[in-house]
Amino acid sequence: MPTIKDVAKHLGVSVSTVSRALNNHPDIKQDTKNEVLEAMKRINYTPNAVARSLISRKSNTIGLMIPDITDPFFSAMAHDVEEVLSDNGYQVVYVNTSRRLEKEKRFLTSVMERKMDGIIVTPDFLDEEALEIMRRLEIPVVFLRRRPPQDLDMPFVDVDHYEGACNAMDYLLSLGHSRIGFMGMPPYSFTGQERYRGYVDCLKKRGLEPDPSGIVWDGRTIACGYRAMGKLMEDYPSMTAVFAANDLLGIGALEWLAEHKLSVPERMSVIGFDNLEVSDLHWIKLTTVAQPRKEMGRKAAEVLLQMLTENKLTAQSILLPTKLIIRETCTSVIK
Amino acid sequence: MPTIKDVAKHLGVSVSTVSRALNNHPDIKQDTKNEVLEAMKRINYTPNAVARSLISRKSNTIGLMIPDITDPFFSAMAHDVEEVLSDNGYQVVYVNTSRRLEKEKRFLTSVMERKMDGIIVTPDFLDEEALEIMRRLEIPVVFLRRRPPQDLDMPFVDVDHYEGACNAMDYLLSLGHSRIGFMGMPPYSFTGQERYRGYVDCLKKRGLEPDPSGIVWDGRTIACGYRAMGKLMEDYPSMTAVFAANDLLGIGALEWLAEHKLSVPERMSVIGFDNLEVSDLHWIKLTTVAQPRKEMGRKAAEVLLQMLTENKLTAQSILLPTKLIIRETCTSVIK
DNA sequence: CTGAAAGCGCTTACAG
DNA sequence: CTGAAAGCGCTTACAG
Repeated sequence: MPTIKDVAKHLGVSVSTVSRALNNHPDIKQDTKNEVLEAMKRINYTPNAVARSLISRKSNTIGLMIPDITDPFFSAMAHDVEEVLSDNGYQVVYVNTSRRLEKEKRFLTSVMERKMDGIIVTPDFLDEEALEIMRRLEIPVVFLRRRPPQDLDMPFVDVDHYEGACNAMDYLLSLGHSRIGFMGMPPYSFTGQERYRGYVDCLKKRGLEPDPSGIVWDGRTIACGYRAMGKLMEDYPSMTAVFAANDLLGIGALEWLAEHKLSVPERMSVIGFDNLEVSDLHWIKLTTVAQPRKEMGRKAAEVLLQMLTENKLTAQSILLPTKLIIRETCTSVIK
Repeated sequence: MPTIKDVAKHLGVSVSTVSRALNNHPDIKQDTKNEVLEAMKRINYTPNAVARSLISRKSNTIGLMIPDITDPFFSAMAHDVEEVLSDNGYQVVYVNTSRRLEKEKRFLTSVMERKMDGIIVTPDFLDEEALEIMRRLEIPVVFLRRRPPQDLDMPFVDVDHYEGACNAMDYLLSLGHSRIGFMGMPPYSFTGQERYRGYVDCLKKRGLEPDPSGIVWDGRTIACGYRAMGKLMEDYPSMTAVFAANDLLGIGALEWLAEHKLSVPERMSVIGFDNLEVSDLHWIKLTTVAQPRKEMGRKAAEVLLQMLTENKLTAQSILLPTKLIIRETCTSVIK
């Protein structure tokens, strides 16, 4: 691989001159610059970004830490993050944590060592050691779908899960339902907690007390929703509607109901959260709450870019609005 | 940020000694090594991977070029690629090309400049210039779901699309169907071509001539399948079965059939290709051909790793077998 | 086992 | 406008 030195020798100029041509430095004659550029082409010179990084202290790489790229949410966000970042000359290093603390820490360590310029993170388990690394990072950090810990003044970008849950609940309530079940994601899930908070608050706001037998916490998959629906029908048979904390759970519920010949929405209204592609399928048409996934990725990247150009370690957080998507799985309660 | 020099000064030893401690070099007394390691902790020293890369000519970075991370196939592969690579100390830089040549080239250039150690690529449009860069790369390259150009002796990892299509067709044929329609993906799609080849060959093998009015090329989405089904029913009404080149198309077909009250599989058998999660949904139960997606990513990473450790620029390609998944959308033709 | 020195491929004051 | 020199943070022969 030819280096800047080879180019210089080839032309009988100094490396400084070659470097100046490479970097569009003003202090160089147009003619020499052209000659250098041509010589580079001729001998197939490619600048070594590693050497440049060492000196400039800029690696032009951004780290992206997500739980699971296989989750349509994160892949949608990863898509837009990459798009806006690469359009701005950055490359993105991505890591699936698989929701494992060990992997989160490995990522953060790598961020330090590799001198990444900034990161976008969706951590699940940051412990004290991980936080300590984050504090020492000295680069822009934006939290995606997670809140930064109290003592870290870092921005986040997320959807307003609480408000979204309230939209869903208010809709159900407006339809006359009062015995509404809830299917939650695993208890440690931040988004799950927020949606649950919306469920409880909306009920209370109307003077209704959430019935513990109408609440089930399981996983986040279709199979979980299926199981949960069975359990709810057993424990809370008077229920007329169910709020599933995500679409997958809602679809599992729909499946259980279809198999048990309980008509939707006549016998049971079902509302989800996420607006997955599948939810719009002809056979499903799940009423749900949509989140602007791609926009979330885009915004996260933009906030990071802004911090990078303004050379700041903090910025305004963004809470994006959700949108109720009314399809065919909810109806007013039969009087 | 403290450097190796700070550690050395702090301890009154030379930087060589510090470096040796850092790299588990044998030529160092255990005691000094411990002291150095402790000092590093004390002053929060983190090695600078950029500087190390410059000298070692290893960036420990692998590039991953895919068309669209949002496609469940690529996200599944990206997941496993990251998993095996990161377990081996590599970080992965990923790029969505969005099937644009310009982005493919930008990626390749970046690979050169950033001195990546190897790449896994799924290109759609490599032109001469792009190929020229690949030839000069001098690092291991593995093609994922694509074939390398003739003159590049590089390995690929893929599923045997042709064989998969034959499985699907043979199944339909064994069920007694002879008027079988075909829904293809965009004509430039390599995988689409291979599946089409299987469709044609299997028909011919049985002495059947593919009927041009039974073949439609559109896009790769549900909406395309919906449209395609309408067109097929118009142009080739005697058709009793349809082979959709991917599940999304198959699902679109199913949707059209459901809306037009044509029963599946009695009136029309439908078979897909891909085995997406949705295809197993209670309402869909699409018979299809499964591809081992995650395994594909894993294998691609393993082949790359092998080339890296053996220091070779080529390796054995891998063609993974598909599997026919029989569900509920195909039946034998009514005599 | 330890240290001084050269060098990886660049950039950037500093002189001229 | 151009070049010589120092230096980014490391590693690695080479001496001792």
